[in-house]
Amino acid sequence: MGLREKQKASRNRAIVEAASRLFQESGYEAARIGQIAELAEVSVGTLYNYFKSKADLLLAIVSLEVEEVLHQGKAVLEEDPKTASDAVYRLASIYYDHSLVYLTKEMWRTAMALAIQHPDTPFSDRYHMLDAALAQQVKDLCEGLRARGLLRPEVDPDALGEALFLSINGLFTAFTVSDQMTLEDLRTTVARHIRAVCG
Amino acid sequence: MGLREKQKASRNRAIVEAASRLFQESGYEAARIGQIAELAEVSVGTLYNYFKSKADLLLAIVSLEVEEVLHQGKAVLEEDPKTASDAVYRLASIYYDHSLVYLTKEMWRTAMALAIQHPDTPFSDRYHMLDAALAQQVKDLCEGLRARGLLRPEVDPDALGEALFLSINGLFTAFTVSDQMTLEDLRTTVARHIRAVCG
DNA sequence: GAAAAAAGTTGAACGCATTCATTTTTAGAG
DNA sequence: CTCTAAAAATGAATGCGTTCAACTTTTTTC
Repeated sequence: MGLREKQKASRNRAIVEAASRLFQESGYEAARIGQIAELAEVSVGTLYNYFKSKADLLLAIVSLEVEEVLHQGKAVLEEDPKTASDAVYRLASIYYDHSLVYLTKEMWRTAMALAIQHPDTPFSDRYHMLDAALAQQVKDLCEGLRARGLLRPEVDPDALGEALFLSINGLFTAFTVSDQMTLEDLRTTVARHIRAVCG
Repeated sequence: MGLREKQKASRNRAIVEAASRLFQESGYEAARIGQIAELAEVSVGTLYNYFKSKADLLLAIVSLEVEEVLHQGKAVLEEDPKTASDAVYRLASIYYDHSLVYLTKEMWRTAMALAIQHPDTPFSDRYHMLDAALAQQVKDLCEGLRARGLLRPEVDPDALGEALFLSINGLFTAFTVSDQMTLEDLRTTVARHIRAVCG
C-alpha cells in the first residue's frame, strides 16, 4: 500500500470520527461542516472529496449500526421459540436495543428524513437496501415460524412479515420523534402490536 | 372587515396559490421563495410575515388534503361491510385515491421528511395531529368491526388498528418514494397486508 | 534524477432560505 | 382633514452547505 492509499484511509477515518463525535455532541444539524473538517485536520474541500455531502457522512455511521443489528438478528432465526409472538418480539427487541449505540434519536430522524426526501441518491439507495434487508429478516422469520406450525398454515408469511416490519419500523420512527418515549415504552407497544397481529 | 383584514386574507390566498402552483410545476425543492413571492406579488419579507418558512407553506397545502380525506373516511365507518378486510381496504383506498389531488409524490415526501426531522415545530405538531386523526379513524373502524362480530372477540382493537395504520402508512411512504409504483400497485399490496393481518 | 502527468488539496465564491433595520401604509383620535 | 401610533411591507445582509479553479504533492516515464 503506497503513501497515497495510507493517507486516504487515515483521512477517511479521521473525518468519520470527527463527524461522529460532533453529530453526537452538537447534533447533526448544529454540527458545522467547517468544524468537522477542522477537527479532522483537513480543509472543507478535502472533506467533500471524501464524502459527497453532510448526509453521506451520516450514512457512513448509520451503515455501521444497521449492519451490526442485521448480524445480531441472524441468531434469532436459529432459535426455537415457544410462540410466534415471542420470536418476533425477540427480533424487534434486538433491533431496538442496539439502535442508540452509534446514533442519537436526532441522527436517526435525520437519516430517515433524508432517505425519504431524496430517493435515487446513493444515500437513499443504501438506506433502503438496509431497510429491505431488515424486512427480509422478519419475513424469513415468519416463514420459519409457519414451517414449525407456529402460524396458521393459510397465512401469507411474506405479507405478514412485511406488515410486522412496518409496525416495528413505524413504532421506531415514533420513538425517535418523541423525546419522552423510552426504549421500554417502545418494547411494550411493539409487544401489543405483535400479539394483535400474530394472534 | 376593514381594509387591513381584507388585504391580509387576499395576500394569504395569493401566496398559498402561488406556492401550490410552483410546488406542483417545479417541485418543492426547486421552487424558489423569491419566485413564489413574485408570483404572489409580494416581497420576500412579506411572505415570511405570513408563513414562518417554506415548510410552513407546504403544510398549509397538506392540511387541505388530509382534512378532506378524513371527512371522506367518516362515511366508511357508517357502512355495513361483509368482512373486516373489506372494510379496512375500503378505508385505505379512500386515503390513497385522494392523495394526489393537491400534492405530488415529491411534496408528500418533503412533508413526511420535515415532520420527522423537526419534531416540536408547529409544522411537525400539526402533521402528527393529522396523522393521529387518521390512525384514530382506523382504530374506530376496528372497534366497530369487533362489535359487529367481524373480528375475533379476544383481539385488542386498538393495537390492531394501530398496526393496520402503520401498514397503510408505511406502504404509502414506499409509494411516494418510488417513481415506478402506481396507486393500483399500492392498493394491491395493502390488500395482501390486510388479509394477512385481519385473517 | 528530472520532467511530465496524475491525483489530491485548498479556501474563496456561490446560491438560497431566512432575518431584521428601515420605510411605507393604515386606523383611529381630536 | 391632520397628526400619531401601530401594523405591515421591504430588500439588502447573513449564515451555511456546496462547488470549483488554482495550487501541491505523489507517481510514472525515460
